[in-house]
Amino acid sequence: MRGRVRVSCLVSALLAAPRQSLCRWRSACDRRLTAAASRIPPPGSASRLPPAMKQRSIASFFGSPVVGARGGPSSSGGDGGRVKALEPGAAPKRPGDEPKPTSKPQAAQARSPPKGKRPSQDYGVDAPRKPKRLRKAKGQGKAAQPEGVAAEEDVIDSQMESPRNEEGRGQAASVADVAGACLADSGKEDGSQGADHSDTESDADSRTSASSESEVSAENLGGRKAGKNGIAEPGGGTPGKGKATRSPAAKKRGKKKAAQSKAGKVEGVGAASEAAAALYSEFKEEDYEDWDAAKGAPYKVLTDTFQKIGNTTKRLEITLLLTNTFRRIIKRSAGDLLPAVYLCVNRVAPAHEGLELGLGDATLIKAIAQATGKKEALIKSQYEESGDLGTVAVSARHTQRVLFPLPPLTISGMFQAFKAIAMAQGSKSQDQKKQMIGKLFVSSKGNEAGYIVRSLQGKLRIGLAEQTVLTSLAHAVLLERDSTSGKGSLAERLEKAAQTVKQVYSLCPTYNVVVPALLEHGLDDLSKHAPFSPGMPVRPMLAKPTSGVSEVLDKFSDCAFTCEYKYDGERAQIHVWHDDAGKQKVQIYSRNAENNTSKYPDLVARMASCLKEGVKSAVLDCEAVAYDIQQKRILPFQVLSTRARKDVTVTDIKVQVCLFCFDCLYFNGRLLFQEPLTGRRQVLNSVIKEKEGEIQFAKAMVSREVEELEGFLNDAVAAGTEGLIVKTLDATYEPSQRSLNWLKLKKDYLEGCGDTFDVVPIGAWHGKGKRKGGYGSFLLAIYNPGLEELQTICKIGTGFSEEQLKELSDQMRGYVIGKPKKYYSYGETLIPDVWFDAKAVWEIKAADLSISPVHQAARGMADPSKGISIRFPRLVRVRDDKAPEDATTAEQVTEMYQQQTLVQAKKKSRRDMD
DNA sequence: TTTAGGGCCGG
DNA sequence: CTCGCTT
DNA sequence: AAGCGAGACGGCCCTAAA
Repeated sequence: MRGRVRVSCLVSALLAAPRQSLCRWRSACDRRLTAAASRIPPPGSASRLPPAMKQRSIASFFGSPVVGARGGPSSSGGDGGRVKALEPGAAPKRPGDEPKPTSKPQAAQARSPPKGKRPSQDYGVDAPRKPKRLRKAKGQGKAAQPEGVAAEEDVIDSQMESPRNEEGRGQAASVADVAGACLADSGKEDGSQGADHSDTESDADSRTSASSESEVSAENLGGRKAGKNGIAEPGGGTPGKGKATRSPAAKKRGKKKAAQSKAGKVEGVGAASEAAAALYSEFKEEDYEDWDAAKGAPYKVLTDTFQKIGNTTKRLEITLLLTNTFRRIIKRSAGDLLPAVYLCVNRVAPAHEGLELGLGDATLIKAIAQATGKKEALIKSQYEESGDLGTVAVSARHTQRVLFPLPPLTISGMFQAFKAIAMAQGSKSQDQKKQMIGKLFVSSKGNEAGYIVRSLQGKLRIGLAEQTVLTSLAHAVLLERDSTSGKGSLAERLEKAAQTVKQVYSLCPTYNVVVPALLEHGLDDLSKHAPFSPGMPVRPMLAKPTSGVSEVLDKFSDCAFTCEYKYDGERAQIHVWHDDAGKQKVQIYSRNAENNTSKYPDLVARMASCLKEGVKSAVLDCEAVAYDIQQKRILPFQVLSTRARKDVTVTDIKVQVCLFCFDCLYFNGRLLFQEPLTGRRQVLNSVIKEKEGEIQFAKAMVSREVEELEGFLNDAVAAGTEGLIVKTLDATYEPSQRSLNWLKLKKDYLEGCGDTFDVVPIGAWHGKGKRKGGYGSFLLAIYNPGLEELQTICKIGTGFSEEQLKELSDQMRGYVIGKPKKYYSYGETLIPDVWFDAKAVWEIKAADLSISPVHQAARGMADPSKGISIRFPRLVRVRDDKAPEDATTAEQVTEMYQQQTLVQAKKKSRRDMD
């Protein structure tokens, strides 16, 4: 109920005002030039640590025998841990059936130069080599045997903590030593990295022995690094900064392709495929001693691969590494392919099943602390410092000692474990999750713990994601299973295979179906074995931002296009069909394939009366927008967002919704993806019965006159929408995320338009992953001259280049103060890691303003108690010419907020008069 | 029973 | 969602 | 141009704690 009250308030407040942003005056207030203060960047002051938390006894968290580490601060709880249940790592078994992985790490780069290798602690012994099979014997071999193992672990760890990144790629040589052949050939960087890439894989093993030399100061699990800018690259400069090399072939496709969408034919083989083809020819089987079909693939097979993938940014190489790993899995234990794929894409189930891990940094930190017997505060501070919770976990684990070996983690075991964690719910579920995580840690070796954590965080952060996984999957299957089928060169077949798999997956987004189909039937006729079917979400087509009408005209210079209003609601992909019993079924999916059916019982009920005669089945692409029935007007997104989300009952609905349809992907048993937009629109017309306020067609027009376009854009904004979506009329529907054949034109993208603010950075948070070492985001404030306060308006984390971010971090470090000034007004729940003195002024841009539950800007002015914040803030530039007192004022912010709603209302009433 | 924190998801 | 970086 | 990974606000929902 509370929700409802709030809703109605909001509705009335926003009623009149769908967003709008006319060109308002820019905040350019005036300029009292203040000399740009010279900045001396002293080392930042220490950030505050969170209150220490209670430490718990470690023993109780280990599922297996562990001994408190030596040396470690674990003294309090931990020494003398006692043995408990064993249960080797794998998975807490639950009825979970399918494998899925999830993991997401976030890593961070070093915030300070690698401090050299850690004194390899030799404690941890974890190296069980016992096959999982045997594990039932709970107590087998309880002798702990540290030494040998310890040595091994150190080796592994060091590799794991990969070099890559900040160290710069220039040092390919040393990297190669450590990381393995993977980078070996990068010596020849430029050019021909082709040829003998092959061993990338094979040497992988070699590293096991060879890499003891890895003195590389490791940073962490190979992660996307800070990039070349951060640290100057010693060696030969920046390799490919420019777009030096681009294959002619690639060049050729280009705008043409975008314009006239490609249906599905391979036109010319990309250079990438050619290169890949060459590399694949030297695939070698890699040996993992503890891997045989019966035991299943060791998790290490994957983490080793992740490690190597994390050490490069080259896509070809990433694809190669993963493909080879998949090939080995197919050869030796094909049943592990599905779980392996899930682990690679870091999911525990298909999106539409809605199963999630339910873990975030906060819980993971607790879990790590518990599992290792360290204090939460310590883990937290290490995380702040390293920016990578995975690394923290690996090093924390060093201090544990296992009394006797546990079987190695396996791919399928990990998947099951993640799934079990995801399925835990209800009372005590948090504890259960933490326990399960603890068990995984205990059984992990080397860098495994790091990837476990990253996976649980939901960010693998190694530059590997769905598209690449699909490509590798296709390549692996082609090479292992269909190597002789098909025509054309290997490169052509590889390209086609990848395309096939991506296309099939986009229509049947479930690895549970696609992977088995690939293994059983191969690539030929894959779509028959993993077919689209109504009720199963399809990846929606997305639009790409543009900077103005001229860019649109340029991109679509040689083709006919159309514009549609870009409604500010949420994507709704509506499936309607009849089941075998003849009953009408409706399912509604979000842009990310989440099943929103239970959120929109009103829409489900409405569909029956919205379809024309003879419509048996259809898939509609729409935007669900909050709608005021009385006033007959659309409402801002903020209103829509207050709707209840789960198991909604029609009678409880407070925010009504109107559907704006703009595409039809399926009609009476026929897929329409290959049809041009023109054709799909015709079908759409024959499917939908428009009803004002319930279901309407998105407003559209066709023209290529600049003035008309601009006029239409203005109308769109005045009507309360975000702008326009521009589409070529002959474009097919390209489901996969990568095909951005639609363009979005929003007012705030336009230069000189949209709202800008001059704000004062008064605090910041440490960066994670790629941004480790500097700040990752800043807390910004505007000026309230009346109260003489600096009031927070938003945080910002985008708009700066890596280089600029580093500069800003260094500069701001010089302004760090121990505690906030008394004249800072901020939300108690939004405390930055560090506070700054008010010195700098930055110009930022935003889409629009909203009443905020946490920010204080203009508090009491637009809303009696709340402040104002902004949507989609990004940095425009630094204003060295301004002083904090010149910042945008609370009054100005308030006025902008009012304008936003007023303008809208005015336009609306004018329309009504017509 | 109520509330606060954490997580997920939407744009 | 926006943005920047890399291939 | 594609793909990836940094980061933003605000809302509901669930769980744990008060």
